[in-house]
Amino acid sequence: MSHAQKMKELQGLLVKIPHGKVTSYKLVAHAMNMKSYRAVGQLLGHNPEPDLYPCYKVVGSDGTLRGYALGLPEKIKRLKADGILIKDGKILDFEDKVYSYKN
DNA sequence: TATTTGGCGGTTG
DNA sequence: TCAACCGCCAAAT
Repeated sequence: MSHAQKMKELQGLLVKIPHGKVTSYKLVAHAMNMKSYRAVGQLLGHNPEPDLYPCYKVVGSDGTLRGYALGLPEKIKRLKADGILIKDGKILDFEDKVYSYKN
Protein backbone atom coordinates (compact mmCIF):
# COMPACT_ATOMS: atom_id res chain seq x y z
CA MET A 1 0.00 0.00 0.00
CA SER A 2 1.68 3.12 -1.21
CA HIS A 3 1.52 6.52 0.31
CA ALA A 4 -0.02 7.94 -2.85
CA GLN A 5 -2.84 5.42 -2.73
CA LYS A 6 -3.75 6.22 0.82
CA MET A 7 -3.61 9.88 0.00
CA LYS A 8 -5.97 9.32 -2.91
CA GLU A 9 -8.31 7.33 -0.71
CA LEU A 10 -8.17 10.08 1.85
CA GLN A 11 -8.96 12.73 -0.70
CA GLY A 12 -11.86 10.65 -1.92
CA LEU A 13 -13.29 10.65 1.58
CA LEU A 14 -12.72 14.36 1.95
CA VAL A 15 -14.76 15.26 -1.09
CA LYS A 16 -17.51 12.99 0.21
CA ILE A 17 -18.12 15.28 3.15
CA PRO A 18 -21.45 17.05 2.59
CA HIS A 19 -21.34 20.81 2.32
CA GLY A 20 -21.71 22.41 5.71
CA LYS A 21 -20.51 19.33 7.55
CA VAL A 22 -17.22 18.22 9.05
CA THR A 23 -15.60 15.03 10.26
CA SER A 24 -12.88 13.91 12.61
CA TYR A 25 -9.47 12.35 12.12
CA LYS A 26 -10.66 9.24 13.89
CA LEU A 27 -13.73 8.81 11.71
CA VAL A 28 -11.75 9.34 8.52
CA ALA A 29 -9.17 6.83 9.66
CA HIS A 30 -11.85 4.29 10.43
CA ALA A 31 -13.57 4.96 7.12
CA MET A 32 -10.43 4.02 5.23
CA ASN A 33 -9.69 1.04 7.47
CA MET A 34 -6.71 2.76 8.97
CA LYS A 35 -6.13 1.76 12.56
CA SER A 36 -4.27 4.92 13.30
CA TYR A 37 -6.01 8.27 13.36
CA ARG A 38 -2.72 9.96 14.02
CA ALA A 39 -1.43 9.00 10.60
CA VAL A 40 -4.39 10.78 9.02
CA GLY A 41 -3.20 14.09 10.36
CA GLN A 42 0.20 13.42 8.93
CA LEU A 43 -1.21 12.70 5.51
CA LEU A 44 -3.38 15.79 5.59
CA GLY A 45 -0.38 17.84 6.53
CA HIS A 46 1.42 16.52 3.48
CA ASN A 47 -1.54 17.17 1.26
CA PRO A 48 -0.02 18.42 -2.01
CA GLU A 49 -2.76 20.96 -2.67
CA PRO A 50 -4.90 21.95 0.32
CA ASP A 51 -6.85 24.27 -1.96
CA LEU A 52 -8.28 21.39 -3.95
CA TYR A 53 -9.31 19.22 -1.04
CA PRO A 54 -11.45 20.17 1.98
CA CYS A 55 -8.91 18.99 4.49
CA TYR A 56 -10.01 21.87 6.68
CA LYS A 57 -13.20 19.90 7.34
CA VAL A 58 -11.26 17.42 9.40
CA VAL A 59 -11.10 18.29 13.08
CA GLY A 60 -10.53 16.58 16.40
CA SER A 61 -13.00 14.07 17.85
CA ASP A 62 -14.46 16.63 20.21
CA GLY A 63 -14.70 19.33 17.58
CA THR A 64 -11.48 21.15 18.39
CA LEU A 65 -9.40 22.35 15.48
CA ARG A 66 -6.09 20.55 15.79
CA GLY A 67 -4.01 22.03 13.02
CA TYR A 68 -3.84 23.16 9.44
CA ALA A 69 -1.05 23.44 6.91
CA LEU A 70 -2.12 26.96 5.98
CA GLY A 71 -2.63 27.94 9.61
CA LEU A 72 -5.59 27.60 11.94
CA PRO A 73 -6.96 31.08 11.14
CA GLU A 74 -7.28 30.05 7.53
CA LYS A 75 -8.95 26.83 8.58
CA ILE A 76 -11.46 28.72 10.67
CA LYS A 77 -12.07 31.08 7.81
CA ARG A 78 -12.86 28.25 5.42
CA LEU A 79 -15.09 26.49 7.92
CA LYS A 80 -17.02 29.69 8.40
CA ALA A 81 -17.41 29.93 4.65
CA ASP A 82 -19.14 26.56 4.87
CA GLY A 83 -21.49 27.82 7.52
CA ILE A 84 -19.64 26.32 10.47
CA LEU A 85 -19.13 28.59 13.44
CA ILE A 86 -16.05 28.42 15.61
CA LYS A 87 -15.74 29.47 19.21
CA ASP A 88 -12.30 29.49 20.82
CA GLY A 89 -10.94 26.98 18.34
CA LYS A 90 -13.89 24.67 18.78
CA ILE A 91 -16.86 23.98 16.55
CA LEU A 92 -20.24 25.01 17.87
CA ASP A 93 -22.84 22.22 17.83
CA PHE A 94 -20.16 19.87 16.59
CA GLU A 95 -22.16 16.72 17.19
CA ASP A 96 -24.81 18.09 14.87
CA LYS A 97 -22.37 18.96 12.09
CA VAL A 98 -20.19 15.87 12.15
CA TYR A 99 -20.33 13.47 9.24
CA SER A 100 -19.44 9.95 10.33
CA TYR A 101 -19.44 8.05 7.01
CA LYS A 102 -22.07 5.69 8.42
CA ASN A 103 -23.36 4.79 4.99
C1' DT B 1 -14.15 20.75 34.52
C1' DA B 2 -9.20 21.59 33.00
C1' DT B 3 -4.50 19.46 32.36
C1' DT B 4 -1.40 15.84 31.98
C1' DT B 5 0.04 11.29 30.51
C1' DG B 6 0.59 7.08 27.95
C1' DG B 7 -0.04 4.57 23.91
C1' DC B 8 -1.28 3.56 19.43
C1' DG B 9 -0.47 2.80 13.85
C1' DG B 10 1.77 4.73 9.98
C1' DT B 11 5.05 7.77 7.61
C1' DT B 12 9.61 9.73 7.04
C1' DG B 13 14.57 10.24 6.95
C1' DT C 1 16.20 -1.92 8.99
C1' DC C 2 15.54 1.50 12.82
C1' DA C 3 14.20 5.32 15.41
C1' DA C 4 11.76 9.50 15.67
C1' DC C 5 7.91 12.22 14.57
C1' DC C 6 2.76 13.34 14.23
C1' DG C 7 -2.74 18.49 12.23
C1' DC C 8 -4.76 12.38 17.86
C1' DC C 9 -7.44 10.11 21.47
C1' DA C 10 -9.03 8.36 25.89
C1' DA C 11 -8.08 7.58 30.42
C1' DA C 12 -6.10 9.18 34.55
C1' DT C 13 -4.98 13.12 37.56
